[in-house]
Amino acid sequence: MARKATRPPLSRERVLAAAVALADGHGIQALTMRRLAVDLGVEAMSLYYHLPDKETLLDGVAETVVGEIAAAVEPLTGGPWREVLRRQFLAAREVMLRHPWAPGLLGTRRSVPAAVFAYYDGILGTLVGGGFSYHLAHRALHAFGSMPLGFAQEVFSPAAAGGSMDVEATEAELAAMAQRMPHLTAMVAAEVHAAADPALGWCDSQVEFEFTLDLLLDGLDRLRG
Amino acid sequence: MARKATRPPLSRERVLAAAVALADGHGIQALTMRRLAVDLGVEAMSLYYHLPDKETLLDGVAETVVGEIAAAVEPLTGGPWREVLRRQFLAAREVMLRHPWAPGLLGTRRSVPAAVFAYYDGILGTLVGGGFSYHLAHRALHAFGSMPLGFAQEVFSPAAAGGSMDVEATEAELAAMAQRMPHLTAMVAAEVHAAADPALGWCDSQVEFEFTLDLLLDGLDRLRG
DNA sequence: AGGACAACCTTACCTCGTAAGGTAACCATA
DNA sequence: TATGGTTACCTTACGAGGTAAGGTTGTCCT
Repeated sequence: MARKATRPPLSRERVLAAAVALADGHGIQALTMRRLAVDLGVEAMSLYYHLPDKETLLDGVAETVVGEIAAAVEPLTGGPWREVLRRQFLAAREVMLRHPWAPGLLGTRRSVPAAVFAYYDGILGTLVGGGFSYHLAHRALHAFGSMPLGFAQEVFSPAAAGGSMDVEATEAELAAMAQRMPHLTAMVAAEVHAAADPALGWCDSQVEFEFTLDLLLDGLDRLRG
Repeated sequence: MARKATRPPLSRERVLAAAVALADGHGIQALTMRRLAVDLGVEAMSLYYHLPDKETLLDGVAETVVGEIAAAVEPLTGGPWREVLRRQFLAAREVMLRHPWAPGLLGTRRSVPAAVFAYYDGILGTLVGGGFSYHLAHRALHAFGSMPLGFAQEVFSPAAAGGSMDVEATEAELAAMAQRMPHLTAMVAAEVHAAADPALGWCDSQVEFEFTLDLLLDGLDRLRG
């Protein structure tokens, strides 16, 4: 057929790359087997020659993203532990900003992508090299949460998954809201920076991320023997 | 027909309660319109008389869980700000432990459940009452992440969504792993508490949660004027 | 009695994942 | 050079799940 003339043969890597591109371009919900096949100029069932099922595909996509983070982070190793981790986590965040759907995806994976282990081993090494006991370093890993992967669990930012936060409300409702929630109202009035940077979601600007990160790093530094 | 004799009429509340019960009992993936209808002794399409679509149903389920947290947290208000928040977040965690699927659900919601706003208004009030500026209190809310709702983003705990973490590996693979990831291996050897408490996931024991919480509270306390 | 509305049901369509099996090109060997 | 096997891709079809469109029944009010 003309298929070999028009496109290179499929492979697990090509499928995964196309899946990432599709999610980047049209959101994770657009990532269906049929749609992905169309993007690759192939029938849906052909994908199953290279991947057992969709779960495995998603695992592979997660792996790909984590691999991208690992590659971005790997060269950033010089200096004191605090600076190293700070640099690395912020680099990871830059990767995540290119794949806004990735936090949600990683949250639904049953198994941890293999590349994560190697990455975390490096973090542990940095901590221990900086004077941490393994015990405290372990606690630190948990405390970091998903920050090593470049994002923070933000209650007010589920919109990152693809939708836009819809804060629909009438004037009257807003007034009523101000009565029932005086502190939130006062805070918003005091800040007014809402919707300034819809990065990974509502208010999740670089500043917020770095604040939380420094808060944790400072606290851990103090606990370090 | 005999339907009125056998069961009370449907309502939004009854549907939501059944949905929560179904998710609790059989996992969030079992929560389909048809299955939910069966549990209620009704046909699937009957649900649409009380709810516009499934997204709205899930929004309602999220609301229900947050409402449960709000109810559990509301009476815990006496004492210094630190103690109040600590008590409240730990109470929220107890609710979440009863609904292991809820963190994942909240992460996929497009809109923030309304009850969250009232709850966060209370937290803000506690912070401001404790001497925080609105600016720092705002930062604090972000730093807390999802802890007010009783869970922490844990990279190593996606299993909470319903599956069990499968760490399948042969002896040889484990040995090879120890070579490539010396620090992780050393840490596990130093801790050996793995799989002790599979609460909200791998290692996410009460201890880890409280450690991270205290780390944040200590840091914020120090930043407070 | 008649109609209006509420609550629930029947049927059917579409999307999506994927099982089962088919087919064409290639390649090594007899 | 025929032949059998292997690789890569395709066709068909099923079942699960969400939901649109419209039907049916009971109740209550005038």
